[in-house]
Amino acid sequence: MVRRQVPLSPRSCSLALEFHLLRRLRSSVRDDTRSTIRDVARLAGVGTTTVSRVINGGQLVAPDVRLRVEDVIRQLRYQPNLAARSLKNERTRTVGLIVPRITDPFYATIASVAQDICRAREHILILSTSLDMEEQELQELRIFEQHRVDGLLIVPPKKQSVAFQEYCHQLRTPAVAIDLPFEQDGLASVLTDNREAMANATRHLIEHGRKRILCLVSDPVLYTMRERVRGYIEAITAAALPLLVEGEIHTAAQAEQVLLFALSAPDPIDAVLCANSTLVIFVYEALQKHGIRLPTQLALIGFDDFHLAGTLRPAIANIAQPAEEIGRAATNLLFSMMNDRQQSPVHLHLPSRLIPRESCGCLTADPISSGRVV
Amino acid sequence: MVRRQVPLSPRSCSLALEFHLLRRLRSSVRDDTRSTIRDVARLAGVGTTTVSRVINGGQLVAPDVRLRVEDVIRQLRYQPNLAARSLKNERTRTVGLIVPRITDPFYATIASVAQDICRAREHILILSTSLDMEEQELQELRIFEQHRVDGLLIVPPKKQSVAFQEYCHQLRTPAVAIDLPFEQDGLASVLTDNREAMANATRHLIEHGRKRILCLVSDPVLYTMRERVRGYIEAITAAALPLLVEGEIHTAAQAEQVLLFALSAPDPIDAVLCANSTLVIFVYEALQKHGIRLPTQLALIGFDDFHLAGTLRPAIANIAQPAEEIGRAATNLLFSMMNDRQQSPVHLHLPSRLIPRESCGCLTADPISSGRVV
DNA sequence: CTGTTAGCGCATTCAT
DNA sequence: ATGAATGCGCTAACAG
Repeated sequence: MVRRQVPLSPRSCSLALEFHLLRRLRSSVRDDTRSTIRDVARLAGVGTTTVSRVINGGQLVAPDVRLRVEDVIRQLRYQPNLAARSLKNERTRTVGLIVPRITDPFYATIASVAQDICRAREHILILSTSLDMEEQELQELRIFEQHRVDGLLIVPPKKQSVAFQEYCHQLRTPAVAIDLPFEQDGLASVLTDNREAMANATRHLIEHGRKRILCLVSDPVLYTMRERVRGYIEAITAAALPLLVEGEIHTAAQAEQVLLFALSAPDPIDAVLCANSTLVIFVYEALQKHGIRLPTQLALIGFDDFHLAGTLRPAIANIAQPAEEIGRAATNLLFSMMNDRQQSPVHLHLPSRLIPRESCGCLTADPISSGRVV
Repeated sequence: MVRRQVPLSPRSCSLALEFHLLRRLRSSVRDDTRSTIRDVARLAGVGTTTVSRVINGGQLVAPDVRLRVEDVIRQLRYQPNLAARSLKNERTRTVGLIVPRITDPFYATIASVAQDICRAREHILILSTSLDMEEQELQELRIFEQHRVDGLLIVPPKKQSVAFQEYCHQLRTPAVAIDLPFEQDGLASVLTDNREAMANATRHLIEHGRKRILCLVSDPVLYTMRERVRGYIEAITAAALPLLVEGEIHTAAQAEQVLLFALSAPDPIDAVLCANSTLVIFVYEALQKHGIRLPTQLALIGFDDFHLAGTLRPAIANIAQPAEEIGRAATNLLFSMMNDRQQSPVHLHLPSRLIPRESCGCLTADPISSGRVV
């Protein structure tokens, strides 16, 4: 069944023989080496092109030949070597993702969605984490470039140096920034509309009749935090209420102190808005500790919903970021950029959703667990 | 500075010229193409071998030449193409990870640790999710093989068909199973010691004087669940107490019903042990709803610690799986297997840790948030 | 319809 | 110390 090839010259003859021998040796002595397209071709008595055609859709191949080749492929458990294919195609079918931490549910959700879309498009997802350190992020970017990933999904570091921005700017790979923009840059991005989300939450509290609303922030320098505070200020100003912002709250003790002070003032606060989920837990624990009742004495809303926020009693109202939508939009955008390299950078701002629960004054019984299945 | 190469034959001459022209064209018309080792060589006036040497450690190269080459590399922003390197080396410096869901904190932690170790060893981590479906897992495995990953870290599907086991068995890539073993197989694995963990928790309740301890399970068929129940039975039997196991609890309603029944029996239970974290939340909510006091009326311990377990009042005692240790052990084991392909399969059972909190009868005040920083 | 062949970018022998 | 030549596995011209 194997057609003999007529050697064209002594040289190619000896080479072919050597090669043949080597292969035979390999496959008999150890099964460590994988079979190649040539092994398949030889065993099926066809040329490599034909095998290649069979692998890639099987058009233009006689049905009987195709069957024979497919048979050999199964026999040999032949798997095409994607590295070789990449080398030829200049496409690796690979997407790189950089997040600060994969253990953060927000980023995990994004990674999950990204992976789903990649799979559907027959790409693989390379995961890496930066711990929000610019240096590490740069290094990962370099490695991704060496791997020639076809696209990049990255959460930029919270503080971006000029060097970093320059590096991103001259990136040859299509890239989409997630959660934070590339500062002052023409690179695509998909973000939560932090400002609008916070303004909404503020208005919600105002509608509940709250007049003195305290806004608690960890690091006011960060882009996300700045935006959130902007939203708060916007809504408060529009309602002609007093601005009460407290920044640089990093520990439970600080939160507790600020809270007690603001509550014992001659004109005490009647609501608290936290710019992230750690803060809201600090506040919640402090209130619990001092027996301050939610929502009668104080209303409370946090940023970033978390598991069990609805299980706690009283349940905590939160602004839920649209993590899935962000992941989906970013990944789809990335693929469209990969297909059309010239398109101008898109910037998406996706809306958040306020989840009212007991703590904000909405007396929604929160039947979180009913219907859930293990 | 560029040394002329003397063409050896008309043929190679025309080829070299063509090539040269092509390159020139590319780099002038569009900067889409990346520079190769040959561009660097030409610009530095050296051979590709020398460049290659400079890239890989720079030994055996004259210092001045090295500097010159390094300079050109920077100028051109040359990045070695790892696909090409893989083709030559037969190693991709790539590790594949398959987990059911990356949004599960347990798996996210494992992924995080795995990624750290990979980075340290100059490998990249390819992430994929199986949703615990065998078919999907098989497909991912096939893709990983095509990418020629150097090693595989996988959480096998909960139910493994014979076909799946065979496939894994003949895998040419070193692989470590996480969380679940490959059934009846010689493949390496790193697992929580579920049996021991559950036995410990049971003994803990017994030491607290509990006599009628109910064990709640979701799907008793699954390996992990079986092991946990075994641990419970072991400890209960050793103490000559009554075995009270209830399986197939999948919803909050079922949990509630079972609980109320067991509490209103003539000989009511005085403790509940849940075989997973969803169950413990079901139970917790049911108890809350019916005003049953923890831990006076009933003691409660769950399996798998979760964020906020210590923040709830009363705080929930849990068995904490050593997720980080599992990830670390599995990844390190994998790398050692990658370096020594012949070593016989290792099976590691890592101990869990019981985190006593109010719900089990230990009146530990749980200062979870003190000292934490945003 | 099918086979031959030339690279893709790199590391590596083997000369020098 | 350095370079020319070769081939890793695959795809795509280009012939037949």
